[in-house]
Amino acid sequence: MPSLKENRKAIRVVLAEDQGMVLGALAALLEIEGDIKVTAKARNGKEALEAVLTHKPDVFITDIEMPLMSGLDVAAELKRRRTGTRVVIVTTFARAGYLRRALEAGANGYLLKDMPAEELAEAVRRVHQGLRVIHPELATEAWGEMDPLTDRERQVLRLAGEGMSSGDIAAQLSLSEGTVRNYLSEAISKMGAGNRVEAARMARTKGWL
Amino acid sequence: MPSLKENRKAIRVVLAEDQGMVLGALAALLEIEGDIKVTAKARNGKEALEAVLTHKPDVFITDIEMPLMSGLDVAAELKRRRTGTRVVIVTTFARAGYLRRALEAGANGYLLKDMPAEELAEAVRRVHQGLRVIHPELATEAWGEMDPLTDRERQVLRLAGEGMSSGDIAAQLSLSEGTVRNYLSEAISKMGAGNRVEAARMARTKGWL
DNA sequence: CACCGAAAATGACAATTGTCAGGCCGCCCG
DNA sequence: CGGGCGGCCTGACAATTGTCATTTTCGGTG
Repeated sequence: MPSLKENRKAIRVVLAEDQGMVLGALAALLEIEGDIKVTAKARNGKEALEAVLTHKPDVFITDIEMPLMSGLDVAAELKRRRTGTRVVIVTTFARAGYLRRALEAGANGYLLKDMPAEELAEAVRRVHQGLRVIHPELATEAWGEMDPLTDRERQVLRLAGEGMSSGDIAAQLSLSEGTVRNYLSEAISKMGAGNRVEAARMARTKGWL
Repeated sequence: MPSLKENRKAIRVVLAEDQGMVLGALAALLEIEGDIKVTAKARNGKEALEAVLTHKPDVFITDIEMPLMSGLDVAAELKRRRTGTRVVIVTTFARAGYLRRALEAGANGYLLKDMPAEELAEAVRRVHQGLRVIHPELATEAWGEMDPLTDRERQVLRLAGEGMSSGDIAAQLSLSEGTVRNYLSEAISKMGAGNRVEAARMARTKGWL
């Protein structure tokens, strides 16, 4: 629709997303808008970081779950280096923990992939103007609960969720088997779950992993 | 690139995908090609089925995991009704079981989302011409193993993977708890796993669920 | 019809998992 | 300094889960 503001001062964007097809499709979607220019595409976190550092785009759009480095890690690194590039996270997951970490990492936008495609370009413009854009559903509820798990509990719960036995976990972390079971028990009770598997699932959907 | 064959006899496509942003982006990607026209978009299986029946497109492109009805179910239904529409599955998952079921459901294409975006349009053209397009990696290996699980085993394993206890599962399926454990034991041994969680994970990645 | 094999179902026993009541630091605060 | 608090760790006991030997049910087959 907006065809006036063609090339004059297009918003320069770097895109990161591990699924090639989605990456290309999002690029096509943005290129349709006359005022946005995709200057680089990356398929993993490392590539993304390099691309942003060399291209210095106005806005960096990234998925979270990618190989080598997560989108959140890249965002945090950019914040540390004070590049000035604004960051928009675009992900499948409506996890409270992810949003929190994204904001801590200095992200300016957090959108879900099930939002209508038309809104992406608009979100990019908003963020470029210095505004913050958070997906509506998340803005409200999400900010509720904090992660009650300790490092050990998280660690043990993750492995248990992969199907490892208490013994295997103990060996891998150099703990006694009883200790492992104790952590799991703690985690289970903190999550209000009935067993390790349920606890792991619940923690995962909260983004606590 | 190909701008000659504009509207004359464009390939008519219906697209189904539950993530709004990806849906819109893929549509944008296809519309760029002069010879492809997206006539309808759907965000779940039921919508998709209706859209195909009313629009009678040349090609139907669909994700697998969608609400209400899976892409595989829609494909099977279309085969049953002999609509003549060619079906292309586009999914994240490189699961042998999915490919097998897709082919049984009469799909003419099976692509993974991590394929380069440029190839989608080409795949659509190929399928429209009556050719079959299978993602390279899958074409080779995938055809190996068959699902060794019985219906009961699959059923029980799925629930166990969600974190339900044997007791809960027994109640839900009206079985004795011992029986449930027996099925799980069978499934565990068939999968070569060490416990129910691992077995469930392994079955899931094979697409046997 | 009698037989076979495969899946469904069960209970007893063994192994793994979950709970509990503590002990052991390191850290912060009065 | 001397608690007090919270995270980390452990073993003993109870509950749940996994294995196995066996029985029942049923569709197919000679």
